[in-house]
Amino acid sequence: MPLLKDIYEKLLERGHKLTPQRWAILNIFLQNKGRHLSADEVYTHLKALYPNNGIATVYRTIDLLVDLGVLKKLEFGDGRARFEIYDPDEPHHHHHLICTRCGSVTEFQDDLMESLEVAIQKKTGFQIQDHIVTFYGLCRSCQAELHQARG
Amino acid sequence: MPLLKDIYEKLLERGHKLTPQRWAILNIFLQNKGRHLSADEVYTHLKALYPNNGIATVYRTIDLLVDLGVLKKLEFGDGRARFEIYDPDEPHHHHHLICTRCGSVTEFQDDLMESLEVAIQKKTGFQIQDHIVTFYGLCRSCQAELHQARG
DNA sequence: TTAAGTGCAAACCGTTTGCATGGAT
DNA sequence: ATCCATGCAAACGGTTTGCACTTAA
Repeated sequence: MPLLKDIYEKLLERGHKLTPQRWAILNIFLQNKGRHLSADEVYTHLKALYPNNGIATVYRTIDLLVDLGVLKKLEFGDGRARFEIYDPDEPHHHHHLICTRCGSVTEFQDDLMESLEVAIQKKTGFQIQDHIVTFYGLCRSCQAELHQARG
Repeated sequence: MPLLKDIYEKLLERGHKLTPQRWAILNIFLQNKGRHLSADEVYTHLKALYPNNGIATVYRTIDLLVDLGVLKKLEFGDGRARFEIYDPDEPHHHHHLICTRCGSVTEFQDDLMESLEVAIQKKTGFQIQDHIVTFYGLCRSCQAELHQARG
């Protein structure tokens, strides 16, 4: 992900300020790398440090960070958006495996998507900037439980 | 997609009824194959035939059809869910190309995902039932417009 | 100093639900 | 006749917005 210094400079460039709240929210994401936080979860974490701040600030800050390319918005279909640090230096994106039974979300690193991107670009002329791949299915433990249940 | 007769029988099996409204909603999706309808769009279509029905019926029917496997829920990140006919007989799923500039959604047919599914299944044990792939980028016309704008 | 940011609460909007009525089986 | 389904309106939950106050630059 971009260095904190880069983020700070990008904020200033755009006429924004680096407030303690923004700093704190950014750190919450950095300390939860690899997890998918909802605005409400960020809010809960933030209240531990700043008990009297509002969730509106969380939403506004997250919006800003998404806009700056620091965060990536994810939708898992449960009605609330999740966010995670977006790392353009990471060579391969990861995909989300959502269990249709227990709802658990695991990740999978992969590089096969690149050939698919090339194929799409060639065929459609669509210039791909990013992708989100979500697989639905049964996680290992749910498969085991279902197996047991059947006998 | 499943034949209408199959859908009808599956409904009865589960103790549901085939009401005119459900029939109409099903037909709206059949007549808009390849498009991604929001609940509200379905509602608008439906009102043309049944002026005094409620949107709650649309949501309840869509839920039921998703549950029956007739429809597939899609999330494009604009806060409202879209739905399209789910066709398990179609050998290859399609992916959505969302333009980050104009928001247009186009589709791309592809079969490269199958090797990826096999790889994931092998490596993680996750039993994949379905997948949704969304690419973000610039569609052809937005690329052209941006090119013009730059000079 | 001053434009930008915050906190609060109200508004918003897609979606869900409770309840009395209506209808398919 | 019996449940299931519908329509309406109210409730819900995540997200956004208006406004007066505060603050980083």
